[in-house]
Amino acid sequence: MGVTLKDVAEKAGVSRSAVSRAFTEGASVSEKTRHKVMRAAEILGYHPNALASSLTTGRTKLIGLVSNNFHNPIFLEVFDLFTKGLQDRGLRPLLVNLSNETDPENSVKMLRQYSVDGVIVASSTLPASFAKAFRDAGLPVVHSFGRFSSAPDVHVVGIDNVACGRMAARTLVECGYRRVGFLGGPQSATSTQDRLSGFLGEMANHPKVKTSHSFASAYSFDAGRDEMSRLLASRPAEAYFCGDDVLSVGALSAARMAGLAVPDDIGLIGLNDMKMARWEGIELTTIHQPIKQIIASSIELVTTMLDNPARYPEARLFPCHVVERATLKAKSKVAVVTET
Amino acid sequence: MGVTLKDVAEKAGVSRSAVSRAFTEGASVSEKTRHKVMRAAEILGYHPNALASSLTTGRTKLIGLVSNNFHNPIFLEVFDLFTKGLQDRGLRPLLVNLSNETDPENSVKMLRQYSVDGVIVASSTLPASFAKAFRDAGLPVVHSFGRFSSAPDVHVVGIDNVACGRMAARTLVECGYRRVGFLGGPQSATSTQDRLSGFLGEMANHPKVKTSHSFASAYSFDAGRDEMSRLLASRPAEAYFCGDDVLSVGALSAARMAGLAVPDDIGLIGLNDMKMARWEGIELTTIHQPIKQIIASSIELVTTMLDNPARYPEARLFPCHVVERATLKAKSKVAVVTET
DNA sequence: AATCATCTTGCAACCGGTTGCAAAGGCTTT
DNA sequence: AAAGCCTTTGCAACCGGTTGCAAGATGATT
Repeated sequence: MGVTLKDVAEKAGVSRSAVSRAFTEGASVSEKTRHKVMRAAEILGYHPNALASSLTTGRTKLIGLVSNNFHNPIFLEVFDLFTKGLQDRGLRPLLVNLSNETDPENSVKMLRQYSVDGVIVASSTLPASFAKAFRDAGLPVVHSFGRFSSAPDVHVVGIDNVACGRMAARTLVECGYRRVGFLGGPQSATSTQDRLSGFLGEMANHPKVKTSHSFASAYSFDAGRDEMSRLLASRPAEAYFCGDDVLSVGALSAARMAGLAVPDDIGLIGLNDMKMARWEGIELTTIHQPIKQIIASSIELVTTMLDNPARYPEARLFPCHVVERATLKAKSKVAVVTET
Repeated sequence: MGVTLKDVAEKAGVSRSAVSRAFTEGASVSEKTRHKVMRAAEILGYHPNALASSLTTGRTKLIGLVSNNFHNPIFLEVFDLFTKGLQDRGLRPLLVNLSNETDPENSVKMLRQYSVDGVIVASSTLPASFAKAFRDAGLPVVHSFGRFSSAPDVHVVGIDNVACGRMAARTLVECGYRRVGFLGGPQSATSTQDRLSGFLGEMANHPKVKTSHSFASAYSFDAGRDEMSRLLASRPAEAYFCGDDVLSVGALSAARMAGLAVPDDIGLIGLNDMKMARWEGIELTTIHQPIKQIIASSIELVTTMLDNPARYPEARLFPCHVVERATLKAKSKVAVVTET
């Protein structure tokens, strides 16, 4: 247990520095000693201790991966892509589960204690103050899926939720619906707020179309189903823009339980384009969020910040587009009149 | 950036040891100096460096969380429970994504480099050799959801998949089906093999019931749908035990696409009882796997191993039970004759 | 053969902590 | 006031590595 540098040095008959250098890319060692060292290391089963070396180099290659969405299937894809992407670059994700946490302080303290090289906050519901708290603690941070407008001092990679709200509104209008609704996620989530504001902003251009909105208690199936059931009890709209896909599936279920046909009796459009949206029996019309690109870009950004922690903050936004499936009526051929 | 022990010691006018002891539970320090130290630390914004201290204490509080199931929704729950549970005990999950990896060597090397205190392998598809590789490297390891019988030298927490296979078979027989099938997950997964062997073992007691089996290419919706479609093309069985819930949902979808009613035309029983199994429109009859208990127990086991790494290996098995929902016919009142 | 430039190498200090040990301090007892 | 005991404290060595520096080795040049 625990073969150290010293052991290898003795075995190979060289100094400890020589061993250290042999294991360091680009260090000044002759081919001969490197060979001697490697052979000794091989025999003893030596592996350098990454934590000990981090002490002097100041690099742990640890990246804090902070999230609070452990109930939305889309985040399984997110974790898969993040962990793979980080691993491919030799970085190690230290997972932090922020469910129930309202105060970033503890996580900041913990991530500092472990000297993570950087932090990725992966959440569309956490307020910008979380990412900011990490930055204030001197940690390079990228907020993936975060709100871009209100936090110009922290790197953000994601989508323009306001634009998505507008896009959803426009799509519903184009499909000819005359009474539309926004069935949002939790009202406290920045993504909900932005999607709503875009939605209402666009609908303001279509005063003839009746617009309503309400919120589900979470981005989850149950919350979507419950809120849709509530809406169906009184006079519902003809079509809804749901806060996200999992909410949409819940709403879809509620509609069918109530004996309504989708999209004939009620239309639905989601947001995310999670894998499940393609399933037969769901076939959700939704706004595609390019999560692969968002995650790749987040990782790229965090790695460049390792070399340049003070990098001037930027927002990276990726375009979304509507994926037409089977929960919205076909677009009417009649041109939509936009009153501006 | 980087307030150290020394800074605090100078500020407080004490030795470095005093500061170290002030931050160590149960160390010998007077109330007076502890107070001085804490005030100085507060002012300077000092937090001890966990990695540096791990160098002498030999404890990092890092736990490798190794998995390869990043496509099965059940694993979102699994990650949620593991990360929360570990955090609650002051441990930090270092996530390792093993998708595509066939050789444990790299992960072993990496986890050793980061001096993790322990490893949890969370997978029902990885062969026992993975967990064993970690153990051979001297790392305390628990294999959650692993096969228990073939690896008596590694801690395993999970269920008896053979017994579950039997339970599923018995349930199908009790429901009066006369032609039953096993629609398994990937044939290479130990869980698939065990469930199949239990299934066939039990069916051997019911020679009048025709039994067949085949495998899906993965534990995923698409794989379940594809395999069920294939089965439906020729003469399918009356009911299937599917490898797990996500596979079942895929199979359910395929059945409906083919115009078959569930459970009237075809019966299905899954395994896991994932959240989605309860959704309206799915309401899957399934075998409940107590993942909360399995995970709590795994964490408990790994923490005790921190103090006693050589602890004699044990297998912890949790009972499963059938949850009747809507994808299987009601049990026939006629007693089932078991020929033994 | 002497000079010089370039590579290698080991020494020793350092990264940020912990801990055994012995000395110092505090308190009670006689 | 001296003796005895327990608690608190600082020194110094150590955990497993890295790195600036100067000395030694190597090879090219004249």
